[in-house]
Amino acid sequence: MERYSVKQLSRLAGVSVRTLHLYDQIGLLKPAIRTEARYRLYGREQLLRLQQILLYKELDFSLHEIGRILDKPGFDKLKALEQHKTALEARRNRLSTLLQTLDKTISHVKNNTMLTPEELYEGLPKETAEAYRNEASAKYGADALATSENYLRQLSKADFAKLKEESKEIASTLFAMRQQNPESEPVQKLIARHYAIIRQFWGTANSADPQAEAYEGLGQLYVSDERFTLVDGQAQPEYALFMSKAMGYFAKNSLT
Amino acid sequence: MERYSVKQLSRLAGVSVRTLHLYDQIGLLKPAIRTEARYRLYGREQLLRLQQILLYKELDFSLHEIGRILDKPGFDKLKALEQHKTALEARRNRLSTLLQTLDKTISHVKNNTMLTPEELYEGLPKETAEAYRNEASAKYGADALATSENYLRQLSKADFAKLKEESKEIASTLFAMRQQNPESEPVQKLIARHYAIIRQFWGTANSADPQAEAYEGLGQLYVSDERFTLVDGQAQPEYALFMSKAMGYFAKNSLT
DNA sequence: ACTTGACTCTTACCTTACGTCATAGTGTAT
DNA sequence: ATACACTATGACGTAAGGTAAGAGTCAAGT
Repeated sequence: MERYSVKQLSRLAGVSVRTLHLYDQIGLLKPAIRTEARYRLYGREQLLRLQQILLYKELDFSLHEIGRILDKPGFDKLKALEQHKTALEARRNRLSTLLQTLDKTISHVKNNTMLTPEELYEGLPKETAEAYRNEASAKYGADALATSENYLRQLSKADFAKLKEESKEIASTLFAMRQQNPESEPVQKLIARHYAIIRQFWGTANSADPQAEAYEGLGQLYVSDERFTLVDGQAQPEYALFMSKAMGYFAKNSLT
Repeated sequence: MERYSVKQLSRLAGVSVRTLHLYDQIGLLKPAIRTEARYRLYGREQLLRLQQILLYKELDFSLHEIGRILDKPGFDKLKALEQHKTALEARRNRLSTLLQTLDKTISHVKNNTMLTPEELYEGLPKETAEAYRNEASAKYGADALATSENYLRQLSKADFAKLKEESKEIASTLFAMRQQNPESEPVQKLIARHYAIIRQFWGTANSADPQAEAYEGLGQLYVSDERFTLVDGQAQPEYALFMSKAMGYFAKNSLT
């Protein structure tokens, strides 16, 4: 009569000793006998039952269900199997749509993101772009600038285009308005709008809250820079400076 | 400025209040402010973040991972997504093979099982079968007989055929031996063998252990019945009686 | 006989993402 | 003032074990 210790049985069946302890505890697989020292000893019969258990576990039944299936023969075995099948099918379907979503998300991220640094400043002569970057870097720190640029680069192209569009529009409106009165209400509103836009793209990614202080600072930034210019009645692509400054500012104020 | 209470936000996002409590607790989604009575109030920003959280949860990330992803933008977001994709694919594949196994198991059970009551007693005239069933029923109770019949019916056809074969053979050998000496050693051995066979088909399904007592009772059963007959030197299909009696006995002794 | 190393026992706390109370305080409409 | 809906905190429970602590056991080598 073969007797297996917990370790031996665990090796034979490929489960952990703890698992055998657990199965004993919940009455799913009791040892054939216990020695005087309460060592568990299993026989061939228990090995067979364990293999049955593992089969059903493979089929993803819960231990509770396995117990019920194994302890009353026949009857609802088929029903249980079929019930379980529909459950598994539901899970597989969910997984499939999940994977589709994931694929879409990935390809979205992959194709629409990671603009090259050049794309970030497209439309500007290289030297001009460099000059702006240096200025922003000096003002807000290289880290802040890098952070903001990295953030911008991982926007989707569509989002970036939208951001550019809105920034351009605001810059041009702002320019027009500054001619009149920098403190005027509409200017404040515009700033608020741009703030909201940037926040939106900046997203919920940053837990730090810039709050009113940053908001105010942003207003200062807008009205104090002389270079919101129009050429031939059109806003120049100063949005690059605009954005690098604004984003730099945000980055700085968001970094604890 | 919209402010949402826990309940309102929970309805908006389709999660439970407890979930919001939890997310607050683990720092995944903090309310915008707390009232004096420590009521949580959320803003639009928190709603957006919650929706992001739910997106990633949909993609089956753990809350911990979601926190990491949301709290540092960009960077390894893509890597995380792709890693996760392979993980999900592995799971889907496992599910698929699992479903195949299940299908096979089900069709096996379906096609090879559930003999009709007639098949159980095939080869016997109806009246004879009825007479045997009545006898067994009277002796062991209708419940016990039903249990044993139900058990038999869910055996695979192959298994049932094997069981029939072995029972027939043993019945015939037993008959031959009873001519000589009922108490002889070989008879005991035969009984033991049949006991083992029945146990095997009865399987590990029954946790109750009939033990030595039942074993002895089975021996009595065999030697005390007069009807193990041979016709033309062949064992008659008395296995039906044989089995209904034996299984009835088992069922009775296994039912606590 | 003694020690070492490999096992084994029980007990109990940890994990995920919440569900489900229990108890107590709060807000509001009648 | 009271009823009713809402909220907060704390605690325990879930599934299937992992991990560890503290203590006992077994066989082999010295």
